Amino acid sequence: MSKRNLHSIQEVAAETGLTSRTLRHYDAIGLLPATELNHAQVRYYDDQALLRLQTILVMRELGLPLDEIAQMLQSPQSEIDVLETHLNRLRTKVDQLSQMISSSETTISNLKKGKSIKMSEMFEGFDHTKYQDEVEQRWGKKAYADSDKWWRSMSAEERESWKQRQNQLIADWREAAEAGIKPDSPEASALAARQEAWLGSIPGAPGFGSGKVPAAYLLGLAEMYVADPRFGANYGGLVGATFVKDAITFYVSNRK
Amino acid sequence: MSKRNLHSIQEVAAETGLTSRTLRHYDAIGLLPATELNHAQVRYYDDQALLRLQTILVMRELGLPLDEIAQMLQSPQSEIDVLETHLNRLRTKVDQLSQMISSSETTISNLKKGKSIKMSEMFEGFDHTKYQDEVEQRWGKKAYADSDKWWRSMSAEERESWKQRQNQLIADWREAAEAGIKPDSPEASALAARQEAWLGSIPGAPGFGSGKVPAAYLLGLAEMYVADPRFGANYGGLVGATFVKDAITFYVSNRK
DNA sequence: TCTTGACATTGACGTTACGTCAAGTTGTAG
DNA sequence: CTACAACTTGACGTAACGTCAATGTCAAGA
Repeated sequence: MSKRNLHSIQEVAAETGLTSRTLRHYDAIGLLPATELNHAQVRYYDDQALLRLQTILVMRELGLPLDEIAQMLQSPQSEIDVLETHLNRLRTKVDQLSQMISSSETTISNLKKGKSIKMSEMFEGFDHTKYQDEVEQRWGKKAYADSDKWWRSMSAEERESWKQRQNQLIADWREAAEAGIKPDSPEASALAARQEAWLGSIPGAPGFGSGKVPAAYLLGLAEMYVADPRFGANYGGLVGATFVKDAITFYVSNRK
Repeated sequence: MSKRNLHSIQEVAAETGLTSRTLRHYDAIGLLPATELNHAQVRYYDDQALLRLQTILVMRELGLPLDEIAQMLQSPQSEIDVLETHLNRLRTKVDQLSQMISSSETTISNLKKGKSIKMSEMFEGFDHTKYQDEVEQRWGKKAYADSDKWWRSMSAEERESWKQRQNQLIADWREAAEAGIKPDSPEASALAARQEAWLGSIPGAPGFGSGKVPAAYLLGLAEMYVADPRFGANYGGLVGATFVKDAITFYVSNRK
């Protein structure tokens, strides 16, 4: 009775808009095994399989990778956890793309004004090697000086876009702090990860472009948020800044 | 004199934060050939190569694929074109991610309320096969009816997010129309592509999830924008709606 | 019965930008 | 002479399939 109403692979494909190749792929990786094969190895799917496929497609629309979809189908109680983790990934990606967009816009407008793309002048006076010699403890001040220089070198529009994104992050930090989220909670670590991604996108900063910001640099900045009222104010006063520092500290010591 | 100041692969790696593997990769694909090899096939880079690498990294930060970076370095006059095309891709991606985010949020809140992820009720009464029987000309009205139904089934937050993204698209359409952009220009086609992506993300609509919206459906909606003042108003009156229709028509007839 | 489609199957390579071994070579310090 | 560091060239793995290619099955027409 569960085998009633069998569908061929092309029927399923037509109903869902997928290709037969995709269905064979899902079969191959075990995500959606065919209900049965006839003597010629031809696949057939029953209604239960179609229901499963329905769910798979809904999850796929959310951008979830197939292996995580498979995992969720195995243990439905992990649904919310997986989705919330996924949500953080998505937000981080949007942050990164937004940064690429504003940088691209600035680059285009510079090119139209005749400026070359080789903006070595932006980096001039900046020597990466000096960071290698720096004592980790001093990163805080140095990082601040360099990021300030970088900031002043940007166009007005780009600055605006950067502000918006940083403001969103700040708002999320404050909200988390006020909601009583613990610094060692997954939510706080997710924010720390976004902060890292944001920092890593600053040209000239250590870890630029690699996605991995050196731990000492992250910690140095976190300390600075607490020590410097100019920053502390943004993050919701001393209490908020301390929360940020603790969250980043926890995140850094537990990553990888 | 151009060979002065040669750097080993590890030196370059340390200066840029890249790995030696990456530099070898760039050599292998011809993006950044080593300046010279010694008798033991060991790579050395001169200052000119470092400058080229500098440019490569700046472009990579913008999210440009390596082959397009190589292309731009070959023909610098194409810089602006390539970047503007790239910008459209980035924007489309952000649109897609934003949609995934709001859908994920809705799904999570539904799960927390105890609703299952198998939201077949959302699709109930909706039969994909009926679209296959539809005459293409009738898609306009049917699509409208179904998208209206879908719209009413959403949560308030998700509706809000959708509105924002659609509003952004509409604003861009109006701006393009007012700037005197031609419906058969690349800019207009880029907007049409975004419109397609946006439409394709509506569950229940033809082409949902595949990224490819059937041509007749796109055209049917475009006609509707002109015919129905409720839509025309959004797109800047009859003139704006006609521009949208023309741009979509051109886009559809020239894609693939 | 033989042939010809129509539709299915299982490989297997291509895509993107490298990470990660593995195995071999070269130069140098002890 | 040897151990070791640093380099080299393969070659596989990654995500989610698209796109052939070679082969197999089944039914209808000559």
